[in-house]
Amino acid sequence: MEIRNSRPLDSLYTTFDYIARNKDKAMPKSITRTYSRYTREACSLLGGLIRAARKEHKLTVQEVADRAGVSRGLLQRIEKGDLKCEIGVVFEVATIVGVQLFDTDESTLRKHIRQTEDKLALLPKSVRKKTRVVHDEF
Amino acid sequence: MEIRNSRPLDSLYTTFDYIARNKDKAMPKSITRTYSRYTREACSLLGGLIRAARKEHKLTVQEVADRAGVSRGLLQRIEKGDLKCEIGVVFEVATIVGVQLFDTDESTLRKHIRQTEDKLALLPKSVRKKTRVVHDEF
DNA sequence: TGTTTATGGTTTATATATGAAACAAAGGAG
DNA sequence: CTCCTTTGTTTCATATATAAACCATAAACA
Repeated sequence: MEIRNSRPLDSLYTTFDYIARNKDKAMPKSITRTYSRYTREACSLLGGLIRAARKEHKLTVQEVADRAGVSRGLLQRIEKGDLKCEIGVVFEVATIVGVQLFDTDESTLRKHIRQTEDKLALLPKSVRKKTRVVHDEF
Repeated sequence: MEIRNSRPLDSLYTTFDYIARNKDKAMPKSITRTYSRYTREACSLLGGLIRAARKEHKLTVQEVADRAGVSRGLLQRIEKGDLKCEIGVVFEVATIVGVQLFDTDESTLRKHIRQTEDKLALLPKSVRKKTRVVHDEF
């Protein structure tokens, strides 16, 4: 077998490690997610707002992708409302083209974060579910 | 080398295929993303809102994770504002615990989608950047 | 109209997010 | 105080999202 890769040994070592680690592990199951209509439509709307904002700023898909440090294909998926993109990247792109998340500026955002932290501090640390069965057979 | 996996041959075949396919391909570069402060804070706020809403509904992390069809660990990352989660999952969890995205109900959301589509229909299909150099040396 | 460029699809190989399990610690309920 | 459950971590193997490279088409502008 001829290896012409720029990092051939790394690849081989990784492969052998992979085999060694795998020898007695169980296989995980494949996942198919379901999304509510509201979720799908919210993502679709966010993508549409991003696309509209980008065009209003007369920016090319490639330009926005470059600014976000992201590939052109990924940005196109985001604008189509693809559900399986990193939320950080989607939010970053939205910020770049000027789509406000939460309809607030940065200082208001920070105020909301503080309010949420305060509210969380008042709530119980853990949620108790099962009320113990009362033994009253006496 | 001893293989005791439940699907040992599959693993081996996959591995050999991997080596065969890789022999003359370039290695992609590793990606380290940067996020703006606004993006990080927006994700953090959303996670906090989800955690607060979950506790107000007296729901366990495990319960919400089950309803969303997601692992407990992932939900905890979402509530911590992790940027590298699928946006669909984050939005789904938000919907489950009652955090409104875009601060609108479903019908209003659909109205906004229609408005965005209308706006997009009016905008040019593609953004032209370079104005051709005018040849007027006559 | 012709030409150039943007967009929208592919495909392929990696990088990495996710699920699962195990563990410790802590916080409520009794 | 004493359980028992929830939470918060960690590790690891796979499933899958992403980058990169194509090609085809469409659309803007001279």
